[in-house]
Amino acid sequence: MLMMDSLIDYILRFGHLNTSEIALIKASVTQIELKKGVYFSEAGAIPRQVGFVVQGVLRGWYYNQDGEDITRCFIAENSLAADYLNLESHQISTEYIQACTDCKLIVFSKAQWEGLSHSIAGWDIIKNKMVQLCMYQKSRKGPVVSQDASSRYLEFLKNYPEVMLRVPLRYIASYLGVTQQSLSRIRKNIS
Amino acid sequence: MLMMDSLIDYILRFGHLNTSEIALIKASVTQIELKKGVYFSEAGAIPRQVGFVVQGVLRGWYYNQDGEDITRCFIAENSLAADYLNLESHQISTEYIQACTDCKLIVFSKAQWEGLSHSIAGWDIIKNKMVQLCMYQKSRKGPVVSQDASSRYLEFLKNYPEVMLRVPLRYIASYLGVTQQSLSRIRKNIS
DNA sequence: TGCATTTTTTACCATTTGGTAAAGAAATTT
DNA sequence: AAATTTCTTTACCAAATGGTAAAAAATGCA
Repeated sequence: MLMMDSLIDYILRFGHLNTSEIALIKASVTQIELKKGVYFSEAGAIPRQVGFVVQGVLRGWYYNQDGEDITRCFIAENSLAADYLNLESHQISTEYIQACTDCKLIVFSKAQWEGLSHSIAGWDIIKNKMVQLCMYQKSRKGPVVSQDASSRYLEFLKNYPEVMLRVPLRYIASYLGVTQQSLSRIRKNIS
Repeated sequence: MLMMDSLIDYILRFGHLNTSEIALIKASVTQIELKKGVYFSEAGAIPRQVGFVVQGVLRGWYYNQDGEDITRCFIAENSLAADYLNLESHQISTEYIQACTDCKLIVFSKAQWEGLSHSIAGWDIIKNKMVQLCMYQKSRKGPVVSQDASSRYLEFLKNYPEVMLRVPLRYIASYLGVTQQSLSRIRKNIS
């Protein structure tokens, strides 16, 4: 399937668009590839892009007070990658979004992302539904403090089966809030 | 200050409104009081209201698989109270929003909340900014799995000083993902 | 392929947190 | 005010998790 098609399929889940509107979207975006390790968005800069992941896994992370690398989220196929609130409010981001595997993305510049409102009547509604679902899922699929480490790991397997085999375990450990050693022990005791 | 004024002040932080638009909003909403323990929104029902907290603290919570009462969030003055995604998508909620102290709220019915788009040009934008900020803050001010229990407690004190003295410690414990006994021990060791 | 680097596992012990029980304190009801 | 209920603290021990170190495995690179 063409990269564009997966984007359009995704968008159409949130509202209806006619053929010319779809063409307009296709004309506004850019396709990019990110090699493993390359940053899509960086701390210290004002985010300027919204990405749609066609292939690969990205990782959102930040440095905590002790300088440790903490994974806030994984972003796999058919999801949006963006530090959205800082993008909207023109503020400096404090976290990184980095390709965790080789990735293919479709990118909207901030101007394109927002400008489509002028040419597509329902764009604002679709856009907000997409963003809100993203935020919601990130929080609902994420690790829960009230669970112990094993339960968080099992939930992770359920919620992100497509991520499990493609990213280093140390990132998963930092996502789940445990040391690599603990995660290793947990995996051993479970399987 | 009148209850309405705090609502309008809040809304104006997200966009501009003229006098007649403000009047329109005031005419659409209802003021209510909730006694401690009363539910604003319940699991098993489709949420139908968006509330703005003028006074008091509410608590969002759900039952986990073991039947334990888990606190997802505290909602204090000048915040929105709603199970927003289920409100929007007309789906049955799985969590409760309950008055934790006696509360005063200003309430939009779903119809009013959405209908204002037709009479106020910028309402959609304002509405979405409010909702997105709410979602964002809930996740950013919430407890982080990578921190230990003491750090989570200290962060809570920083992020929700206005809540600390007004809700039972057992709710704070369930919010932080620790037992009451652990929280008690932590508090003893810190102060 | 072979070497260097990174990632993962294992082990040991210290520390933190949970589970159970019970006492004490505070709030609520009668 | 007294009684009841709810909330909080304390104590003890078991279980889970972290810190340090080192070995093993996997990956990337020359």
